Amino acid sequence: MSKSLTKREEDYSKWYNELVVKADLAENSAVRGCMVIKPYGYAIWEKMQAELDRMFKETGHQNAYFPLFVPKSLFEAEEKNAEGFAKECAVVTHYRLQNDPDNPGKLRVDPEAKLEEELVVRPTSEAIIWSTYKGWIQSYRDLPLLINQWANVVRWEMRTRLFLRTSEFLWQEGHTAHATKSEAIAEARQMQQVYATFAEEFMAMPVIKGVKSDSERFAGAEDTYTIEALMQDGKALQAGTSHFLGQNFAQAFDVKFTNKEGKQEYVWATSWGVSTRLIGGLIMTHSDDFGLVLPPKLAPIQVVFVPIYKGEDQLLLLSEKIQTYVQAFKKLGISVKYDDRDTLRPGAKFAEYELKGVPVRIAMGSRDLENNTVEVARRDTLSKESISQDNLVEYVSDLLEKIQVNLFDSALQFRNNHITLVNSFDEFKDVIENKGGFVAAHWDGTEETEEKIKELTKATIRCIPNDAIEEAGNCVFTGKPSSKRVLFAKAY
RNA sequence: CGGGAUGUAGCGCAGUCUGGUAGCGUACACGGCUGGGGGUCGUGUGGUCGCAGGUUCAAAUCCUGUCAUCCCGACCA
Repeated sequence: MSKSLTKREEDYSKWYNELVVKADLAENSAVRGCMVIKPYGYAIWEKMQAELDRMFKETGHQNAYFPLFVPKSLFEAEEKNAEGFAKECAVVTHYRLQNDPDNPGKLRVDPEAKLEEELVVRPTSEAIIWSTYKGWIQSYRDLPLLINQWANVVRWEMRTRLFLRTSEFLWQEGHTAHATKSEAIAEARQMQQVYATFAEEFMAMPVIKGVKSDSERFAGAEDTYTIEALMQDGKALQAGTSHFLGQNFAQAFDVKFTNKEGKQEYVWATSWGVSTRLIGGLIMTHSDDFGLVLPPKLAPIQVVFVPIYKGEDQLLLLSEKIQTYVQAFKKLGISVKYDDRDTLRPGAKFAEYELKGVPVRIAMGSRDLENNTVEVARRDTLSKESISQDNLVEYVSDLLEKIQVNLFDSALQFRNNHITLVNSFDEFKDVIENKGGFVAAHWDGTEETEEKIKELTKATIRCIPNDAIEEAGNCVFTGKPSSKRVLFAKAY
């Protein structure tokens, strides 16, 4: 393993890949396009899960679990959804292997064990869930039905990247059923807000809330609400989506309820999800050339102690002192690690925790014992200072909050500096090509224009922002009238 | 699927052109000196050279086939 990472400026993509592997978050597996999430990376996911799960429950949702497999006949019921995903589905056709008579010691698929009906490995669970909901919903009294599931899904991507796009990934998917259109829309918008709050408060990743254009909308949805984040290399990342599904799935799966007037109606639906892709976004929002930078609220280890000593006697003295602080931090719910390994020198440990993004590092040596001091280093600014031990716990507790805020503020400033208003197509191309980030431009609202712009610049409409200002303007490409600006960017 | 490249120790690589005892760095194990930013010295473990076949006295090296992976495209909520 080489000692330093590729610099972001040299090759951003290479930097990202190296960082994920060296920080011990994940690695490529024996299965093409699928990753192994290692304990440190999984710990971040668990922290994300815990918070999101809490937020879902607070907004009235319950968890359940549905099957991995979807019979093809169910999968194809909602046409647009099926069509949208058909190209990237893994399909189970057989249920048994047998010894291969031509190749001793090898197995082959038993040709006799062909399934009557193929099973699609879920790329998303609307189909299996809505076929189930049919049996759960009869009356308006059964509504709203507010369910979330934590699961894995498979999408056979041509090209994969750790966390950002893998063939199998972990996510949560909420699937709700409502009596009215307005209630369903409110639900979809509420979840968009939940995602935005999570991204900003916990990931310290600023996002823009908006709605997708027709061509970027989820297959089978009436509207897709999105949160869009901006990465350090100027590319946008779709960080979460919440869909208003109208009555499309209710019709496809014949899910009706009896309303208060005794009349049958189709239910209104939403679905919403975020995935392990968020970890990719987290990395590309904050990390630097020294490694990962984690916001304290999601860091598996928030504080690490590194002892500096000569000989075992000194280590014993230091350990005793450090253990009292470790206990004090734990009482406050701060996750702390004491690294007393004798196999590495302090400098190597410093580098390791920088690579792994631990927000606060505390070094304590014999000199500190004499002076009642410690050296506190923060990962976000890479600054260090020597402070008195007297207020260590309070100091670090405050510092963690400061780091969380600072990471968000820095990311917000970067993001805001990379939203550029343009009024001509030359300007548009120049900004996309040279500056990157979001370009706020007028658009005539047609798919043709969107497609042409994509061909020419590789930029797509990331969203029509919720807070877009109504203003008369002309499409940056066709010159046709437009009432508000939309955001374009190159995207992951 | 089109174009390019690569498979040799856990990881990163040299050796292949010109066939002749399997190498280096790192990691790992043990010991000494060390210890406030990636230490040092010594000893040691670890490889059917992707797989199959062929040529040869002899193949990591040459030939044929095959599999896999990576990169650039196409694809992608």
